[in-house]
Amino acid sequence: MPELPEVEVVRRGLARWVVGRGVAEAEVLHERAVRRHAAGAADAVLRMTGADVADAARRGKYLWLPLHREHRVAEALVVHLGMSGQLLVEEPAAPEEKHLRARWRFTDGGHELRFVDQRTFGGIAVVPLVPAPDGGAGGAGEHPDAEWARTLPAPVAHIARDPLDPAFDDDAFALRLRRRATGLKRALLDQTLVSGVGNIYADEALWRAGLHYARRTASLTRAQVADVLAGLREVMTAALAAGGTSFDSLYVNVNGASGYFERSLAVYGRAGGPCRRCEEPVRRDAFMNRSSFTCPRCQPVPRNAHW
DNA sequence: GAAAGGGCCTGGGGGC
DNA sequence: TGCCCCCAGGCCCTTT
Repeated sequence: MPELPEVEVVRRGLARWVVGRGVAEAEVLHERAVRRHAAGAADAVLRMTGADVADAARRGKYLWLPLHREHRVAEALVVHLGMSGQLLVEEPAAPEEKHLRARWRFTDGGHELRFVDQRTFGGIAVVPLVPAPDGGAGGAGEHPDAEWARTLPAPVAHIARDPLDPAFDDDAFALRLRRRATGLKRALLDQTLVSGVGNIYADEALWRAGLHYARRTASLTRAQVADVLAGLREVMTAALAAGGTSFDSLYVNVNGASGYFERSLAVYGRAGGPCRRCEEPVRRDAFMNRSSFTCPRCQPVPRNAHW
C-alpha cells in the first residue's frame, strides 16, 4: 500500500520522466478514476491537454503536477494512489494494462504516463492551486523557489506536513496530539495532524516506540511523542532508501510493502511470528475496519485505553 | 467550525 | 467449477 515513502519514490520518478514535457493528449478510460474532478472526465481532459508539466510535488500521500499554461501555473493534476494505484512510464507501444484508468501522451512522442489502479480507490483530478495556509509544500517539489511552491492544490490544503518535511514542527505536533481525546494510532492516521502515515508505518513506528495503539494521546509524555516521531522517521527513511533502488527504472513502482521493504517490517503482517526484539509472538487485532499488529510484551495494553 | 469515528469504495482470493 | 464472503486501508461524510 502506498504510504509516504512509496509516494515519494513515485514523485521522484515523475520528476525525472515527466517534468518539463508538454501534454499532447490525455485520455480517461474509467469514469470512477476522475470522480473527484467535479466537472467530469471531458473537462479534466480539456484542462490537461496542451499544458506543460512544471513540477512534480507531494504532500503526504497526495502527488500533483503543477500545469503551466498561457504563462501561468494556476492548476495542477492531482493524483492519489489509494491502495492499488500505480503511475507507470511506458513505451507508447507497450500493451495496455488490465486496469489502465488514464493515459497521457506527450508532444515529444516519447514515453507515455499511465495511471493503473486495480481497485480504483485512488483517482485523479485537475484542480486550482491555492495559497498554502502554512507557507507552501515545504520543498516537496523540484523548484522550491517557484511561485507554485507556495501553493497547494485546493483538495490538499487541509493536509498537514509529514514527519520527513524539514518544516514539520515537532512541538506544535506534540501540543495538538496531546489535546486530542483519542487513541494514538487513530491520531497518527489523521492526515490533518500528521500526513503520510498509513496503517503499515503507524504499526511499525509504534512498535519502535514501544507504545500500544490504543494509548490515550492526552496521557503521552513529551518524550513518548518524540519516540513516536523518531519511529516514524526511522521506518520511513529506511523504506525510502529501499525504494531508491527503483529510481532508474522506467517503471515508477509503488509496491513498497509487498515488495522490497516487506522483509524489513518488524510487526506488520507478521501475526504469530516472533517479535524481533523479545521473541513474543506478534498479535493481530481488528481495529478501525483494518488490522493492528503489536508485540504484547513490548507494547502492553495501557490502562484507560482509548480503542 | 472542529473533532471523532463509522462506513464505503472494488477486485482478488480462499473456502466450501 | 462457481459462488460467496472476507479483506485491504484511505478518506468521505455524518454526528456531536
